[in-house]
Amino acid sequence: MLSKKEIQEQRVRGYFIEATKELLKSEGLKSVSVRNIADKAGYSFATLYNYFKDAKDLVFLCVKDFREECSAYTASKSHSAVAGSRRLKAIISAYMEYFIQYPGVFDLFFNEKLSEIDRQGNTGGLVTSLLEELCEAEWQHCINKKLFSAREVAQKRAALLYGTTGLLTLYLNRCYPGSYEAFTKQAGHFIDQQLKQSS
Amino acid sequence: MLSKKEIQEQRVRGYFIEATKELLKSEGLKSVSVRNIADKAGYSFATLYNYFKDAKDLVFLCVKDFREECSAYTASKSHSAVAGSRRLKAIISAYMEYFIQYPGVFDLFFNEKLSEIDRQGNTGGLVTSLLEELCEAEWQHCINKKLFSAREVAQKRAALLYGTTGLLTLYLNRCYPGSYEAFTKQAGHFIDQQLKQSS
DNA sequence: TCAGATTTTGAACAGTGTTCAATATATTTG
DNA sequence: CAAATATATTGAACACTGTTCAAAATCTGA
Repeated sequence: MLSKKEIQEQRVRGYFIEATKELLKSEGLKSVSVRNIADKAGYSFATLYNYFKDAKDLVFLCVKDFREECSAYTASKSHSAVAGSRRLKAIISAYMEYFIQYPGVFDLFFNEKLSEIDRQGNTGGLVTSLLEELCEAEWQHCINKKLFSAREVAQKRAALLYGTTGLLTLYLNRCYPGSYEAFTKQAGHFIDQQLKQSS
Repeated sequence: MLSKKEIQEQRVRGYFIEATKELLKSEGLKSVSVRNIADKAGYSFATLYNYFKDAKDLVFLCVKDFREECSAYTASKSHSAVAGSRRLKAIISAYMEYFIQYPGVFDLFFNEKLSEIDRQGNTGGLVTSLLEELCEAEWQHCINKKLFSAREVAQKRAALLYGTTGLLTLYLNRCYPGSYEAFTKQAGHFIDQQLKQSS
């Protein structure tokens, strides 16, 4: 039975992935080493190479999981808001909150240069498309209700992607603004500003 | 004469700083190692520790130089533009061009976590204040000419800081958009959009 | 049970940062 | 000038990275 082997193999792979996810969320990318991951998974560092080509290979496998986690968090935080601009703001705010909670995941998503390693090149797309995907339905709703034109939506969507990425980069990497309160205030202003009519 | 010693000491420090700057601009932050810097400077790796606490210490000393270089580049690219929105766009575009030219400097400015190392904490401020400083005179001009209100300027200034940081992060770290042409187009649209009246 | 296949593992090598005592150089003093 | 002293430079050494590979432990099937 090959399936038996495959089941066990997938199980072990899962142990390593889980260990990597824990490390990324707690210690951050800097503490993700082959030996640290293997220790947490209960194996020798050499075993990791039997299941993965690389530690980075392993790290990028976490992106999909974190994406789903962020998606779920965002949904839970926005489902009660009224559709349209209100819910858009709730979604974008929750999206940012998620990365504030897990700065290591933000690092992995936006700071770490994966272009040199990720040969399929799909990981980069997974990351940049996350916010767009989360907001897609709401933007459609806005167009349908004639709140914004398709052209406006395209502009606002891009501006919000760039702005949220910049806000998070500056706050998480440069402590700018200086406090979390100031950050949420700035983020709120920015989102409101971009969602306003007649941009 | 203590000055003799100080002169020589500053000279040697300069050799190390120059070597680090070259490495940052050519190879990028990933190739900045104690041994690489020392090799380029013509000293042993151990000598570096007699002049600097750290390789990171050395790297952060480059921030001031790069800041000035970026400032000079921006000035040379915008001085001929007419004052106001036109020159603001020229400044911001040149600011982004500089980092596109030297991705390693962008890494150092925005990706590298210096909060944990930089105890004075001024390096972070140096970085986040650069764009504001470059644009300061133009924003004042806009307020004086009643093109924008002070409130509008505060909003636009923040939005442009966040947006440019995000644009650069996404393009340099995530190849988004996929080509340089698409990037400049997106950047141009974003700047125009934010500089428009009645935000 | 006991060969055969498979998984797990630590040794080993090359690369990081960092410290420190020894060496080489420069300076001062007799 | 020569010897003594102070200073600058350096490589060895240690602890940590990633990675490979052959040996050891384990599991499998007849």
